[in-house]
Amino acid sequence: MDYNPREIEQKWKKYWEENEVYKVSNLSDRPKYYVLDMFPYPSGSGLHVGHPLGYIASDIFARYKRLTGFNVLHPMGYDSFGLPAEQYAIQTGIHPAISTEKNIQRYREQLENLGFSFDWSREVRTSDPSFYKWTQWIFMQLYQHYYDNDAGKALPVSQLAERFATKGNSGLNAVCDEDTPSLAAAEWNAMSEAQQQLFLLKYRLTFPEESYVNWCPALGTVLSNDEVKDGVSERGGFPVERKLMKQWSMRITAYADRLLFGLDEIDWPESLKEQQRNWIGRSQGASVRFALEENPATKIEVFTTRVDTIYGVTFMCLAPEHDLVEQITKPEQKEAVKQYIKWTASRSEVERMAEVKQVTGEFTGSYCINPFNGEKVPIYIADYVLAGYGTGAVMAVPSGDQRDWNFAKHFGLPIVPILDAQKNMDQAADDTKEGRYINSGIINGMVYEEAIPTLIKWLEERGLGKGKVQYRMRNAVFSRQRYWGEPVPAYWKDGVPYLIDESELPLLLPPVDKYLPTETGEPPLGRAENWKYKGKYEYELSTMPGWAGSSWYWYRYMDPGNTEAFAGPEAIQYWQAVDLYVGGSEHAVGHLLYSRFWNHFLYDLGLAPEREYAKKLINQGMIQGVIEFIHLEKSEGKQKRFVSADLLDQYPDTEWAMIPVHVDFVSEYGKDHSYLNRNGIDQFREWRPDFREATFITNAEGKLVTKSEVGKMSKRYFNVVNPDDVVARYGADCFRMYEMFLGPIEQAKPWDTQGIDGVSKFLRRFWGLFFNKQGAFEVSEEQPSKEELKVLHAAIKKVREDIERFNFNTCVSAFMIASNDLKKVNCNKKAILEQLVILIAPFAPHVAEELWHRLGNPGSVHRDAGYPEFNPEFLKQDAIKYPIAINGKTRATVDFPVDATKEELEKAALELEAVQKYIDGKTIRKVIVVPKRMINIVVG
RNA sequence: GCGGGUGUGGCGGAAUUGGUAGACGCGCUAGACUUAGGAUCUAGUGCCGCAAGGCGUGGGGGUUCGAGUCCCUCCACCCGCACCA
Repeated sequence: MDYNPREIEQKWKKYWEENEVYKVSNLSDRPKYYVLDMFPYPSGSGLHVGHPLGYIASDIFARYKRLTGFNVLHPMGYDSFGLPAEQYAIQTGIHPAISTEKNIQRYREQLENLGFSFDWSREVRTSDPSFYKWTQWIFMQLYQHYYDNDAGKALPVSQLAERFATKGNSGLNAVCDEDTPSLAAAEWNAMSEAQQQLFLLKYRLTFPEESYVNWCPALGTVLSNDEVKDGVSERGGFPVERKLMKQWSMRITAYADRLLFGLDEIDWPESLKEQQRNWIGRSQGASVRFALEENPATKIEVFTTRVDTIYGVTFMCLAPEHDLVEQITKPEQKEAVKQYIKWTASRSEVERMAEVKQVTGEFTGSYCINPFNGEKVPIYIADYVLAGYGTGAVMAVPSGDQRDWNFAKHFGLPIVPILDAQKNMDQAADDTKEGRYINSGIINGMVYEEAIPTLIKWLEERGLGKGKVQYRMRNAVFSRQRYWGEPVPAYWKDGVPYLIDESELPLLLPPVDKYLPTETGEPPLGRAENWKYKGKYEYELSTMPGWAGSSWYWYRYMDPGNTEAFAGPEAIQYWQAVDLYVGGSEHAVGHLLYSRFWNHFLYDLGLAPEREYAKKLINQGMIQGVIEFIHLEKSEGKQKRFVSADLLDQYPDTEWAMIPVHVDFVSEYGKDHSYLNRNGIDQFREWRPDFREATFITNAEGKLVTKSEVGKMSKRYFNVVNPDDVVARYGADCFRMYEMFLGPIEQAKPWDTQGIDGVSKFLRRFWGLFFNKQGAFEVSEEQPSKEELKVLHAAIKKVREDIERFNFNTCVSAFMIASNDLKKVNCNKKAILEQLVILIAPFAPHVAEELWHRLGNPGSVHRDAGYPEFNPEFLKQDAIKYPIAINGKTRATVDFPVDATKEELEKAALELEAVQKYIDGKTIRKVIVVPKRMINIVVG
């Protein structure tokens, strides 16, 4: 009987569903294990073969863990709020909930087609009110807490208010707005209710504030920093501008240190951790205040990581936007400074980045005083100083910093060396920390490690500065002027925000007539009719960003139906943290940083069991596609001409545009000589009517040779392979094994449809082991031979070890080897094959289930079997194959008894004819014998 | 520029502790079976060479009896960050 995956797979999928084989209980005496896949956004275009790679790996691991005695949670759900559904709604008027539902169904079908062991009864969706109720609830907790540095955690704002009433904010060490003034108890008590509320906003972990944000006019919303790439929106690639707006913000900076140092505790890919470290951008240094020469009461504050270079300061640089610029500019410089500011303001981000090397700036005419040596320091403005970083002012040390050096050279400013190890000062700056200080007042003769504390102590004693830690990371903008997101559970009264009552959660997304801003420029929620809190107060009209729901969702899977909490304490206590998290590296600084932030916060409240929610994370690599291009002559107006790629050298001065072609039209696609034949060209013409009249210059064989590249699998390149098509032809088991077989899980690799034949053949051969020549199922009850047991246990050892290391590709090889070896000895013994069926079950769940039942077992192999145990006894050998090398080159391989001693081996090896041939007439200098490994004879 | 990663046959990749480099699969070559082959089976397949033999893990150097693996140095590619003080 032939292996028929379609029939088998349908049958067992149905069986698993009907018998709830993958249902997971929170009550189990087995140890728990939590395997999580990154939350997918259910896009309208469905899955391509790259998407399931991580799901297959996590499914194999989950099934393996289950068979080795764990109670495994392996859920799936949808991050179903998001921009694409709303863009679609704007175009079509269809409510995003409806299109999202449709997309989810399609996603679910595609996922089910692949035989995953998800417990679908735990499916969650962020756009479901029973889910976003708890997103809103967590938001409310953030609003009601502030970060206390002394306690090292979040504490209730109610405690803060009590403290203000008795002590004001003196002695309080809490994270707050930069501009928070000191406050006496009397002042607090004299405040109105509204004033008090506004003051508390300076401390709350989420709060509305006026700030410059990334405004994307095309999307009609603000974006967070991680949603902007190279000055355009990540979604859609639209221009983004800076705009001053009132926005809800998350005080993630309060957790900067914990987010940074927490990385050391988790087993995540190094590159991903590095990206987060980069994003957080912690720099340790000092802030120093330079008094103005003519007005010593006014100080310019700078932040530096190299306070040890302070005696090398020869000028000061302010950002053109700096507050003091206007005040300090002398009349003679006014016009030039004005022009410079105007010029910098006119330049776009892109221009500024492109002209990094060009030195520009302007002298203000004023001076400030270096607090250490009292020297006059000229003050310049320059756009290499960023207004948004630090204080917007830089103490320039041209001897130690290349940008300062360039600036000094350009304006003829002095360059003062400060370390005796600095070299070639006339060529470039030298940022060394080696050597001893010179020209440096109180630190002369010291080394770096001594200088820093000496200087900071000096500054702090005089109140002229202090040691300081600075972060690149900003607070995260949390509102979006969009419809399809969680409503913020807050309303406004006289310009002051208040939370709605907890009993009123969830605050439902109201219906609107259109998904566009109102005529007055308010977000779409402004269109909702009679949508007022208690009938009179305006609700917050912006919604939450895409990352809100995904910042805590893994808890919901633990207890999806809970109406009293986002997840019950017993459920959380049982499941604890995620043991294995699988997903793409594109979420490195978005989801994976925000979710850590929320988890730290929930931990502070005693609601999360561990600081870090994902112990181990692996990134699956991208599956790439072949992109096929044809060469179009670049010419204005003329007849459009495509030229075969092998004829290009006949057109030496021509420039070519590369036009992607649908890979289905290309013959022998993916190969060097891939081409369009007549038929392919006609298909292309049909498909791209704008090229219907074009000329196609083919080679002598009538082929239009294409250019093949390996790249992204994407709609844009018309090279998307749909897993449904692969499954229809080869079966889900084959698809799963092939994706694993392609290579290491974390590596990018190209999809090659031809290669799948190898796995398909293997599955048929494996199936064939259970059938006799007449095609009937037949296994033998005979005792297995030593050789057969060896094959089995070699496979068990390899597969078990490699799964533990997430090396799924080599597991597939191991199955192939075992199957080939058993075929050679025509083994059909039940004792061997049954073990192999269980061993392969995590990889090829359907065929394993079929064979498990055919072998006469009840229930399900995925629930009722135990994973095969490795027994080293069966791998013991009587003889070992020794490679025998002469001078490191293998010249023979010979079997020797396993218990042969070093001396015996040496003697036997030297007597071998094959060895004699090489050592004849030469001196044996040394013989290296490594028992059970190899023998090397050194001759000279 | 800084940080992280990767370089092994025609291709995807294997080699877990320094011990037979190229497992497994694709592709290719030859043969068998067949009305047919994009089916199946058998054999071969790192490169050069008729062979003996030589050469081979990005390049160069080193340690070692022995290096894909360890050390130094250079190169290429990918990813991230980037006037960040």
